Amino acid sequence: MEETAEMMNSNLKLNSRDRAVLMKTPFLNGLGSSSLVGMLSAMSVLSLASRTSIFREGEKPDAFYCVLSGYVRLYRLSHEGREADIQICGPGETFAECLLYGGDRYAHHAQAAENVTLARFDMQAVRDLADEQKDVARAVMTSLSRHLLNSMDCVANDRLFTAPQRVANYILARCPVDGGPASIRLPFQKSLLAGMLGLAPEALSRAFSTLRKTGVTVRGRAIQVVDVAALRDI
Amino acid sequence: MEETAEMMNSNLKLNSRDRAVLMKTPFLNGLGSSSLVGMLSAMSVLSLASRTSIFREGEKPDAFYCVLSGYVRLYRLSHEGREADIQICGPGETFAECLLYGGDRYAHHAQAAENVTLARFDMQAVRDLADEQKDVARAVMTSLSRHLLNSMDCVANDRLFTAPQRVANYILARCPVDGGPASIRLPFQKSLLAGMLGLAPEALSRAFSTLRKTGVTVRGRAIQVVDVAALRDI
DNA sequence: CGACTCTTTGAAGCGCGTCAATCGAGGTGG
DNA sequence: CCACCTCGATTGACGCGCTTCAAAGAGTCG
Repeated sequence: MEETAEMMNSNLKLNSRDRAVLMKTPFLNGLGSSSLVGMLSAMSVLSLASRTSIFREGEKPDAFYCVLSGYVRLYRLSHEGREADIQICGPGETFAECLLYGGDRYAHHAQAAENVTLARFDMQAVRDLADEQKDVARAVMTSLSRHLLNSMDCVANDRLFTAPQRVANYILARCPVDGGPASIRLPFQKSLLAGMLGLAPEALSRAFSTLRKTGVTVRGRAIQVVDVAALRDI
Repeated sequence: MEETAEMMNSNLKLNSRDRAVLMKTPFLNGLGSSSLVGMLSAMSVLSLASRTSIFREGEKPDAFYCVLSGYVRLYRLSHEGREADIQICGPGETFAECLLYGGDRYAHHAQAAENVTLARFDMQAVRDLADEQKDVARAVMTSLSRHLLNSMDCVANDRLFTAPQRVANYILARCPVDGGPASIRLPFQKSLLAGMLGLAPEALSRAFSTLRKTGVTVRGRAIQVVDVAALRDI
């Protein structure tokens, strides 16, 4: 919790790391300078402590967000209070931008899964910008397309693969190499990964221990893979 | 199979029913007349027999589609050959339009689940149109947004609800009334509904028989609900 | 050291997939 | 018109995979 001091302030100016993340986003990276100015003036920065609610399902949407640091959890509740994660958003990822032209209510809850800093975009302002400048419209379309592909991927993964297979897929997707040994580090705690893969934390734990016999070693957030190629055969 | 003769022909002109479906699509319904002309000239109509492949995962995308009549199945294959449906597209629904600005390969297979007629849109032509005319860009954004919301809904449903609950949700979503008795008719065969809900056909069958004690009667494609309000409590 | 929180492990149960057999509806041909 | 064939839907039996609950282990901070 070394960020506690920063955490208390809202509407801070961007620090250089957050600024770099923001500019690499599909939303901003291809924009001309005038559009960029417009987007930045429709935007504000905010920092939230872990577990803070960002918006709730059913509320009127007035803004969408881009994660600058930390992770955000999008989830929905069942009638009995069980929660199911729909998506985990990390640095550079945008969420709720589908409401620019979609429904008139937030379709799920959003919560800070850690201490986070967010860029908040006013929806009406961005709609107006997109109406006037085509590079903004194009950025919106690119972001929506990526998002949609990810979401459909998620459905396919849930329906096709078992827990160990999904975990293997996750690891493989972040291994830089094609074969041989590799080691990666989880960017968040395991319970978040579990939700992201549509699993209970216990199921993730068991999936890891199943993968031990395929050469996967886990200690804390560090994951070691003996042979990436072997893992791909799962 | 009374449509066999029509089935053989490609690039037919639109009949009036298909034309009406097409115009109500988010893609075309808000367009100005010049954009509309552009879109129609980027489009061709084709009819396909049931089970015909429309495109395969991994192919280079050159077009996206809008269903005019019949149903289309989007699915992905596992390594062992099992298939999982990602989405079922009915009349008025568009698919693969996320590749306008998304990936450079089709992300899944598309197959005619029945005899279908489709509007085929040339991607590069639509990209060019969207670049020039903002109502086209807006139509693309609207379509993508809807699609994304549906897809996220699908993830949430899969993760939150059991088979009978998902079936109940499906029925409720197409019941015009809020309470009391209702009766609806499935627009396709049950195996398609099963895939749409992420179930094996047997599981759908069992879900229906579970719902019998909640006042749901099924005969063929006809579904009768004694009390819609009671069904909502599941 | 003790009080958290996160993770792991065990045990039990349920939901769903799979395989196989049966049933029913539609269509075909004798 | 009926026997037959095919395909979709149903039902039963079985097993696997995951959730749930409970408790213990591991890490982290005061």
